[in-house]
Amino acid sequence: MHANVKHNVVPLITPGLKVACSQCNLRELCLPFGLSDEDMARLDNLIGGGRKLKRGQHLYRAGEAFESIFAVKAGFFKTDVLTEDGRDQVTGFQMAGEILGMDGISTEVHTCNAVALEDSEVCLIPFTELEMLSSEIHSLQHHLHKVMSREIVRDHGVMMLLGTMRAEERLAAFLLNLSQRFNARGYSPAEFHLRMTREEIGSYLGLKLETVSRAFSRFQDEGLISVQQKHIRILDIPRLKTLLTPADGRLG
Amino acid sequence: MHANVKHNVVPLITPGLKVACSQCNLRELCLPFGLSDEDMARLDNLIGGGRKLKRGQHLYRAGEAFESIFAVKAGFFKTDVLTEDGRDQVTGFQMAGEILGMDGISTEVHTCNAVALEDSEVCLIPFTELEMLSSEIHSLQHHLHKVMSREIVRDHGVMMLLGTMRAEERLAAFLLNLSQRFNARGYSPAEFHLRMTREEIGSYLGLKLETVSRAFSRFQDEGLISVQQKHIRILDIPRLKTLLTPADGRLG
DNA sequence: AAGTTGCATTGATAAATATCAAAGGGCTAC
DNA sequence: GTAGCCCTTTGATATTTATCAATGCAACTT
Repeated sequence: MHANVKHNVVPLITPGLKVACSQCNLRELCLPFGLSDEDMARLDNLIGGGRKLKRGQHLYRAGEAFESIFAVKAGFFKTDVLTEDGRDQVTGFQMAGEILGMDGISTEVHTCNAVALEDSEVCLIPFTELEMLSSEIHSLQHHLHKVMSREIVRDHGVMMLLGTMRAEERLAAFLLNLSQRFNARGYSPAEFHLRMTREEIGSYLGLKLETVSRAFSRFQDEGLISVQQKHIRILDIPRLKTLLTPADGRLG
Repeated sequence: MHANVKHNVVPLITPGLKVACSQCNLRELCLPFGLSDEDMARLDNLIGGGRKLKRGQHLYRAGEAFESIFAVKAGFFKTDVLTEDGRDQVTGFQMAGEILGMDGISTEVHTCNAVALEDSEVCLIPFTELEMLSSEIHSLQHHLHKVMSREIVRDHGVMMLLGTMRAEERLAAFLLNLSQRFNARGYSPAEFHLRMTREEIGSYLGLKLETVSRAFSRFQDEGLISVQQKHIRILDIPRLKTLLTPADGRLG
């Protein structure tokens, strides 16, 4: 619980100042391994500084010209797509070290909205300049390709979730995914605050908010988790995982 | 109807021989505009020749080492993801000019299966070499990024479909998407053969095959389309489109 | 040409999730 | 500190889609 509270208070990072990639504690998440000092300096030079956002602020909106991708330095975001007829699909939740904005590369226009779900901070990475530099630094180029490919693979996972899973399976997968990502960042995998509403979870999972709420309640009744509003505590990770493997569940 | 029959017979392309990109009639789909003759020659040199696949053959399988991406020269493919517990999600259908295999870049291992749904032919594009060349030809590099970004945007569209649409809306969106893609390739947008089974359509759309079949039947009863097994004829494209915009439908 | 084998259609019923409705709780902003 | 608002929970009912089952159709094989 303590660890995650960090996300809810003012970031400790030097306010308003550009933090060099070489000094950033997220560099293992954002950058390729083994950059030389010189290449790192060139990259530092490329990054267009940081930008802070208050909760609820848009990082970019669908329809805006695409110029940069963004690395989340601190905080929490959602991306969503809106259609003319009012459909709204949350396509992802992004946390520290993850990259936002790659949807805009194909048409030079952003195709989704990115909104800060808590006070957050990002690095601006001007894309044309990133392409120029990556044509000179092979490991940087390859890393960019990996990041984009990873996003494609992640999207396939979401399709699997939406296409084949039932409500409780989707929610279990969602919680386990968050748990694993918090864990990878040094936070507790068992206890965290949700930054998004039930409705946003539901949009992401293809469910109505009431269905999400009921699934939370049932998980709690079964002793899998404890829920208090946005505060989640996972009590039995192994059993939560078995919800995702119905075949094994039947056999075991 | 005639135009599409081409896909069902032996390709007219010189059998077994490497066709240069510069000579390929799909180059507008695969390649950036305005490559110089010299750059085109270097690209021709890079492409590792073609590969023919019979219907049902795998182009690659999840778990195999990633080495190349593939451009569909002729034919029709599906990609799908399998999980240990037996879930199977079709993540896409690919036709001439589209790129396959980008999921493998992030881990150097393919994460899905690609299967030919009819006798097909692809170009092999060794990825490491493509990266090397693209660091020297800026427009090629940028084109690659656009192609990957387009895949991300497409995936977001599928999420929207799976997350917010009902069965008939999903099927209408699917048919209109196929229609538009056939049209872009010079085939009839109104009449075509489905290369996939009802079960594969259902997997892609997050529906059971019976639901797909019933939706087809209802569209036919309403005079929107005519269905005879895999032969589809769209009779009323505008009305099919209104199925996707319930808000407009109510207003008009 | 007939048999075999998927594939597709259709019907009846069951299960899952959405919708409608109401009330309670906690956070925010004043 | 408190009022208001949004978020969440929970219940009753409706709708959608899945499941189970049986038949029909068409292409491919022999």
